[in-house]
Amino acid sequence: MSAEATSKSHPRPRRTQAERSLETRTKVCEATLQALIDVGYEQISTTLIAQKAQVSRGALTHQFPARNDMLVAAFQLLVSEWRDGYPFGSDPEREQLTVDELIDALWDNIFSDPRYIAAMELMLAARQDNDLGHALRDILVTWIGNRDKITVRLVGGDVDDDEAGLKVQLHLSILRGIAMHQSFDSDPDTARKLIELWKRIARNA
Amino acid sequence: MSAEATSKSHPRPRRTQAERSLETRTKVCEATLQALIDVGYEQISTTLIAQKAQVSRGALTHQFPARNDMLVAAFQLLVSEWRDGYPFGSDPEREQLTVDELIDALWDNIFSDPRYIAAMELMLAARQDNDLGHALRDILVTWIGNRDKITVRLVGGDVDDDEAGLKVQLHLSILRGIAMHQSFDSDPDTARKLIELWKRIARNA
DNA sequence: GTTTACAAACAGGTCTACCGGTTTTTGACT
DNA sequence: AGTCAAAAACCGGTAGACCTGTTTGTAAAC
Repeated sequence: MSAEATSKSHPRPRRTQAERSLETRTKVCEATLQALIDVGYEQISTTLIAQKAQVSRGALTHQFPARNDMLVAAFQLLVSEWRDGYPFGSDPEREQLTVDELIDALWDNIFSDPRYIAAMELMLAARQDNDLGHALRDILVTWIGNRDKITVRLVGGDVDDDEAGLKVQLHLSILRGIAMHQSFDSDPDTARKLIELWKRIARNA
Repeated sequence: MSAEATSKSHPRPRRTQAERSLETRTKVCEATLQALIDVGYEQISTTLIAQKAQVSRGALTHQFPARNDMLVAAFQLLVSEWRDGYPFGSDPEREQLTVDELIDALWDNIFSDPRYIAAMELMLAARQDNDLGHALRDILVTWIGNRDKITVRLVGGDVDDDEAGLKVQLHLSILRGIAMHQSFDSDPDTARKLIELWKRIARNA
């Protein structure tokens, strides 16, 4: 009887080292993002994350020697998901979007995500921590630049036109501001109303 | 020879208890806001604030029994300054502002202030701390509602018109988003350009 | 003389980085 | 195939630093 047949008594599928590492790293990163949403940055500790991730603290500290390494990796994971999913085209063949569609896509897929607020909290908290701050900013710029170019093209603008780039920045700033508003405000409809109002104004501009 | 004449040897102006309390409370609050800007929320401790405020830790803990009391008082001070200064009329007799003037006034006096980002960080960090979060939100709503009404009147809108209120919210959301953008972005001109772009769009809406 | 503000030291708890020991995987060699 | 040493992943405990809330004592104001 071979070993893999006795999975009940020996639940050890013999994974490679890379698989083992990846699994704990992924579990830790996801737990970190969730904890950022659930309990906030201040409460995050390596002990807590290890518990939430169902991982021993030793495994965590092995994969992430310093606490900041863990936070950076979690942020990296989040940004990667945004990057890989962008521009969220249910119709990938379409190369153009109306402004309305762009706004909705950005809001539904990024800015309304509680993880966006979590990322904001992390960015703000890391603002003064030079090591952590630099690491997070580096991760961000690697995709922000690309995202902006894609977005300009998506709405039919010229990539070399500063004005078009600025308009995209304005869209993003507005959604960012509304997302922040939503995180403080109790009324869940306000955000939607603000977006509709902005769409109406943007259409005539 | 009276006591106040010997100020060199006895530097004690004999202040009242209220004056003594107020001075340490003010020093602590201002040091807290500055520390929020300089080192960030995470690094704030009663010990650090006492040092920065040139106040003994005993004095601090006497005035603010719990650490959160200190943070709440600092936030209160900041919001009070915003409230008392609003709407920043260099011409107080004018009861109407153009949209351009309103945007500039809000940006110059609130959103471009580094303390605004500090307040954001504090609000986000307090999101999950129910006691602190409630206290901060209570302070905020006591002036937000009033501010919005004043602002609607200021641009000639009807206070009972939901649409007018929503427009004000949109203005604030945009400025909020730009302020956040500025805190991450290295280019200091972008914020100004975005505001000018928004003014142009808002004028035609 | 009593109350208030200030001062400093203490106790209890938590967190991080590190460390020695254990299990699992790997790859080279027979 | 099977063996076995080295490497990688994992585990739990500890030391040292920090921070908060409290407490005991002193000075100033009332």
